[in-house]
Amino acid sequence: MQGLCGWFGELADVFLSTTINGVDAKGRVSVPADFRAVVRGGPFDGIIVWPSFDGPYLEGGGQALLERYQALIEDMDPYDDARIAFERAIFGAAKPLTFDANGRVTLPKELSDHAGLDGKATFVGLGSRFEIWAPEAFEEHKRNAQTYARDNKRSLRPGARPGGAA
Amino acid sequence: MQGLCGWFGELADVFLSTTINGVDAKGRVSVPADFRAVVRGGPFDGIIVWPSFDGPYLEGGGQALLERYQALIEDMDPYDDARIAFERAIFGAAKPLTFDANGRVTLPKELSDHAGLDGKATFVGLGSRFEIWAPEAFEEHKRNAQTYARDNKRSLRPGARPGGAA
DNA sequence: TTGTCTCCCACGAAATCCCATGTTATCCCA
DNA sequence: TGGGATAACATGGGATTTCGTGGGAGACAA
Repeated sequence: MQGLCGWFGELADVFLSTTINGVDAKGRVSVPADFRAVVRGGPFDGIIVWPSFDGPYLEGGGQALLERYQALIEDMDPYDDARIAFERAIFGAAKPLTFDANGRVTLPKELSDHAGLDGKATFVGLGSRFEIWAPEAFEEHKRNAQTYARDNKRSLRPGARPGGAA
Repeated sequence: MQGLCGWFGELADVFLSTTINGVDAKGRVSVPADFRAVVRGGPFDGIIVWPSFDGPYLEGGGQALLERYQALIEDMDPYDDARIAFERAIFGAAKPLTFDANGRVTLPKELSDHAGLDGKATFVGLGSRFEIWAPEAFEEHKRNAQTYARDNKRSLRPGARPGGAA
């Protein structure tokens, strides 16, 4: 089959679909079982989460994602302003959150504040990474994304790529 | 697996024809046996389905289809708005549905709602992917599609391809 | 001691698996 | 070519397991 450009291998390695879970008074939230399965087997039994610098939501992934970002950043010029910004925004703010026995993590106040979480959290799988939103904020954003996707669907055509059937 | 950079080689590798199957009270629906044969052998024993952002129906395929979309999306600029929109519209809404022992999948309420399914579902094979419609909605859509195809038949370039079926 | 954090156990709901049955399509043989 | 036997498919219901959630006990720091 095709070379699959190295990012994704098996379906089990991909974050997919959207789930809403509760955040209790202690700040605990169940990570969807499907997501846990993605990071299972890695050296770190948990997820890594940081505030997005693009909006009121959190970004996260497994250890593999962080390593990939690290590789990308190290390709940049050591004194590039963007590099320093990325390092601070991602590595500086990222929190490793370990699973408890039931697959939950405890979100630090700093993170739940950034996303405006209040009782509920929406996990959104995006392939190699995922996002955590306040449900209302995500609904708002989802509508925009759907509209945008519909209006720009032509850019998804296999134009430049010599694809092949399957 | 299949080289097949032409259109379709093996008939077994494409989703073909239209089937109407029942959706029971638990949301279970039999995936047509022909469709199951297409994805059989892959690492993931099931299909991947997401709501179309283009209308009240579902799109689906095997893991190969999802990987094709991944490849297309990853060719886009990492901070392109369209890319983010596609990621959220497709990956965020895609559900992996595994077959049970009888070749059925359980459609989450979210998906059957989007397609307006009520007791029956129409599977429409479209080569590398398929669609799931409410039967009435599909009949309506089919009429429009036939009209459109007749009016635009010239854009289907025959090329020098040896004809397949039909 | 007091507050905070982590770990552990228990419960209800929901998704998943398993077995059974009617029907249809296919194959074989007369 | 026709009829019967066989296998494949779609469907229904019940049992089991997993998952998400809540509360409480113990450890560590202030």
